[in-house]
Amino acid sequence: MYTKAENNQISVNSLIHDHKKCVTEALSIAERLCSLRGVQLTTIRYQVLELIWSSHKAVKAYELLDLIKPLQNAAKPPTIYRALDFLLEQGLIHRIESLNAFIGCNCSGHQHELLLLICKQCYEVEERPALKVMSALTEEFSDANFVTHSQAIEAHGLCAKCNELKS
Amino acid sequence: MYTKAENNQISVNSLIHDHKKCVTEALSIAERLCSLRGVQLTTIRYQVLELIWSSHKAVKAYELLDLIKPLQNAAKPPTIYRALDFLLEQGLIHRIESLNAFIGCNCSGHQHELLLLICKQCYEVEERPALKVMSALTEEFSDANFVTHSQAIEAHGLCAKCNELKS
DNA sequence: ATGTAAATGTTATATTATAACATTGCAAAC
DNA sequence: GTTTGCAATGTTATAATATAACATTTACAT
Ligand SMILES: [Zn+2]
Ligand SMILES: [Zn+2]
Ligand SMILES: [Zn+2]
Ligand SMILES: [Zn+2]
Repeated sequence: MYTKAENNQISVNSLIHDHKKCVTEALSIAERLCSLRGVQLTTIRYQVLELIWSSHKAVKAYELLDLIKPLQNAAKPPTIYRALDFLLEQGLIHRIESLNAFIGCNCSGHQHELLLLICKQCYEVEERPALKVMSALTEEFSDANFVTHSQAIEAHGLCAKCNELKS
Repeated sequence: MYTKAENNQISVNSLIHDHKKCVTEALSIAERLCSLRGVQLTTIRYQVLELIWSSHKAVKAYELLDLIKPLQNAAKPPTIYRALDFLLEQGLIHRIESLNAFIGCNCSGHQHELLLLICKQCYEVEERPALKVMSALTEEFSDANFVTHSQAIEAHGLCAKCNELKS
């Protein structure tokens, strides 16, 4: 559908589930949510979200810029960064700080603290509620008199599939 | 001693503890460790480590570059990035992914998984072992068949002191 | 002293992100 | 239906972060 950035990474999750369903669900939730909130999911914002959801891999801003150019000739860095800012504000995507990259959020609209499992081989990211981790964190914050909300915690390693393939 | 980058942030921790002790301890541990490991803590590397330890605030690579220029006229970006790479490899500093910045590690030489509490107001960073968090994480990784080691987990919020001052 | 690898110097450039201001498009108020 | 205001987008330029590539110097083992 869209030109896809070349890469040598093995993508496994995309083989073993109905990814079209991920995409259509994410997009329809986004539309519903924006409508409820009275904010505009414009064409550009929608296209960026769709491109981000083209896989479960973390994707970089300038990759998105290349991908959207066929659709939006005028696209320049601010085009992408503005759309990303909007999607982040609306909780529709996550920023992976350690990669300077982005992924779709699959629990949009919920208040959420979560754990991001980032595969350093295939760059796929799994989002997990990790309730025990989050409650241990909350306790630790309290012990440290540290005040905070809604953490996204990033962990790097090998996903199940990449680890299997390795052995 | 060194020219200090101007900033408007309130620094509190530096008022309530003997920070010189932090610095001398960190530097002597670094020397001992490098010597044991047979790696060279050269002048540049030592100076960068000392500059990073000038406070408990996260410090950026180009701030370090400005700070080291009076001491090393030839300093250019690679000068700093190489020293940072070395210090990271040796576990003497941490990189704060979410800030593109660095802090001294106060448990150098230990195997460590830890929690970094990053104050979004004063940029001071507190390093905590957070054993319960880490064991919950380990369990979560195992549930997810995710393979990883030695995580540094970053959390953003207000430190105790900044939070007191606010109210 | 000589050879070798590590460290540093140097130049250039890649990558990521934002500032600043102009233009467009759409909807509410008149 | 025009005016007005504001959000979104377009456009240009540049800031901030990081690395590649190659030359030179230094440390130090033999
Ligand atoms: Zn999917
Ligand atoms: Zn993987
Ligand atoms: Zn201190
Ligand atoms: Zn603080």
